[in-house]
Amino acid sequence: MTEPTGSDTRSKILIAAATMLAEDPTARLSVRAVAAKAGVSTGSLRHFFPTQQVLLDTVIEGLQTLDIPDDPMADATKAPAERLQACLQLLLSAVGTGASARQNWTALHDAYVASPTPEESAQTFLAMERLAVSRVDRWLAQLHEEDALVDGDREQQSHFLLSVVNGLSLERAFPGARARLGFESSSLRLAVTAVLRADAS
Amino acid sequence: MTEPTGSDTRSKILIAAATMLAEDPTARLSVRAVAAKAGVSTGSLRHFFPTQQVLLDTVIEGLQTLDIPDDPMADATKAPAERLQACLQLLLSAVGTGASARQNWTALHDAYVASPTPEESAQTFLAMERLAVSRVDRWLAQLHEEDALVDGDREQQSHFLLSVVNGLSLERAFPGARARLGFESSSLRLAVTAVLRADAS
DNA sequence: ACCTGAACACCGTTCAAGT
DNA sequence: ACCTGAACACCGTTCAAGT
Repeated sequence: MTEPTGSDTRSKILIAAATMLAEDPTARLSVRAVAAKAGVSTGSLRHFFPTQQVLLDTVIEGLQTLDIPDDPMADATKAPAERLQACLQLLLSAVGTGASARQNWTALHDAYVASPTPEESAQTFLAMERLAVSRVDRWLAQLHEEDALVDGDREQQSHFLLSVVNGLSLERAFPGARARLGFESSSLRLAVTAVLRADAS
Repeated sequence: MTEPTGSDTRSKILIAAATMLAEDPTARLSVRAVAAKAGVSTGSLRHFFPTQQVLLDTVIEGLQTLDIPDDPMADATKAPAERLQACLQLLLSAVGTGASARQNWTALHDAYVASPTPEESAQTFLAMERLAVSRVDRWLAQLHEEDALVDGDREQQSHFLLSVVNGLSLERAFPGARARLGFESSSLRLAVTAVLRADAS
């Protein structure tokens, strides 16, 4: 019967850090501050979180995974804009946050950017891309049937939305990602407004 | 005949910091390191740059303003949407295409993503980011004066536009970039429509 | 295995003191 | 006005020592 939340003090540390962030989103989660709030020593904190970066990544990841819906486009009770935004949020969440986001981007970079155009592995990348485009396109097709979409080339709209998600995903891997998380939803909302009719709020 | 570059030691400090960045883009520009490189005391450095943030911003701004093309926002003969799109296109063009784009992204990746979050070089990255945000924000401020902007948080709008540019820039480094170039202008156009009033075509 | 707390090598900022 | 360097209050990480 091992607790899925981990050991007691490990949880205490995570809860302390999350509480500090909740009380003040700009709070600095220093070793000593978190350890004191959790009522443990700095050495104990280091035992579970070997580096400060690991601690921060774990905290942020815990905050993100509090919401995990099904296919949001199916939820007919919500407005088109809300549903499309939820779908994009789903794509975005795939990259993860913190160390996970960096790891994902490093893998993509090494495979498709670093080498002088491998030409052969390009096929798998392009296949993945087509898959993503078609997925977004299916969402837009649904919204088109509801007459919620603005006029225009749907392929262009799909590429546009994917570029926004790509940009936001990338920014999750850059320094200062925590401070930028607050802009994600507003950016997605702005992206959504560009492809939806104004009256379909 | 006062030198526009400022006092001698002030220049020495800026040159020292810029040199350090040139030698190692991930170098940490700490007070003591820069002061030592410049051959001045930490107190002297603080006299000209009251805070570390001011120093970093000044250094980055000095590096950026080495290239200053024409500002498309000044061309009053064109519609707001056209001007803003031209400005974003300018940002986008900085990354280059093909091998140049891949090279630029590799440099960014190695410096800020690959290493287990260098935390120390984060400051220079964040200074660059603030510069980019403020640049976009200045364009939006101009459009706001012309009453061409939709209501809403301008900082959110700036971040949104930058995310679009980041996404498109990144996609220039991925396989199949040539085929995607055709979607760039339509994506920028869609992004622009999200922040401009509908009547201000 | 878990936990402690001191110690180390750094930070950025302040400030009395000099010129 | 410019410049010095010590001092202060932090930081993240390491590690011998305990249980």
